[in-house]
Amino acid sequence: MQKNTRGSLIWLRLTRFTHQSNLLSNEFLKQYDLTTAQFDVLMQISTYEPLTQSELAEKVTVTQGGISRMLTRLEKEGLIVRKQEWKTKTISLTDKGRQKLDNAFEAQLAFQSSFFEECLSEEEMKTLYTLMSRVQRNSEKKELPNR
Amino acid sequence: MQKNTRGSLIWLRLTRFTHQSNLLSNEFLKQYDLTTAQFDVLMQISTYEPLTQSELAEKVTVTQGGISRMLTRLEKEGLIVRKQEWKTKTISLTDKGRQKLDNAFEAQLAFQSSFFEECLSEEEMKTLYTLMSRVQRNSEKKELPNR
DNA sequence: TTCATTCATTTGATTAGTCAAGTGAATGGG
DNA sequence: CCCATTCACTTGACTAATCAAATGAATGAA
Repeated sequence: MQKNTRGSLIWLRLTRFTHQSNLLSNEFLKQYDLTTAQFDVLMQISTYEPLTQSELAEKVTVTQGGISRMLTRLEKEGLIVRKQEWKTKTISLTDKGRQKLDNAFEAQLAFQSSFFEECLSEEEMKTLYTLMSRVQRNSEKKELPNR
Repeated sequence: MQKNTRGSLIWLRLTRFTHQSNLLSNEFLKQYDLTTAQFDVLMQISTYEPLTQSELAEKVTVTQGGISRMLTRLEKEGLIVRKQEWKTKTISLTDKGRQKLDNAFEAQLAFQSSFFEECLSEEEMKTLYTLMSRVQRNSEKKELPNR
């Protein structure tokens, strides 16, 4: 028993870090009255707007259902609008949403960066980015069943 | 606008990978009638049992409330038992739980490892592990408010 | 024209987590 | 000896996701 592979140890570090940094990030974004998930979605909308729900779901790698619920919450807060257009719904930021994102943007990026900058050199960050890009792309090409 | 830092790009890769590999892992564990979170918890219990809920919560970096709910589900499935002892509850695996874990253990570890082995060399995996250990430890020492 | 198909989105049931307030047993100071 | 505190755990309200089934609008063949 108890024969952990190197891969499984990496996997554990990754999940623990992601979980922890998510909590800290939520804590940090409280001052802007946003959550990490909301920030992520608003970022994608701001970059690609106008776009449909399905396109957005693809970008943030969440299911159709997930994005539907998330947008319902964001719409209730008045940060985005959905316009029925043909049979699809087109999503864009409201002024309020854009402003909220602008407020948080720089601080949040700096916050995210600090996790790495505090303990890695420029060179090491470059290496980590290269390795994780490979790993992430590899995971993406493994198809999920439905979708 | 749109001035992404290297740190924020790493962060994005990490979260996307973790999310994707979690989905794939859930898919994979379906054959054993387990989820990734359940596997994680059962692993920790099997390694450290008998232990209290608070100790377990610490190990899997989840709140007291979170572990309480999770254990309620696992107990309902008959995979673990909670024994009231003094004022704490001691957790251990049932035979059914131990067997389920044993069934899945090797396959799941191999599955997790494959994400990395498929696209990195031995050397690169070693590097990735070192870097992520540093990053993860760094994130852990940033205190969350309550707790 | 109408009815079946397709496509985008929504919704119900569930898992998994958070925070914060609540509960209940054991302990310790006045 | 009793009452307040502490400790371990639970619970209510919520966010965020999943899958799968339902809905609803536009299209196209009979």
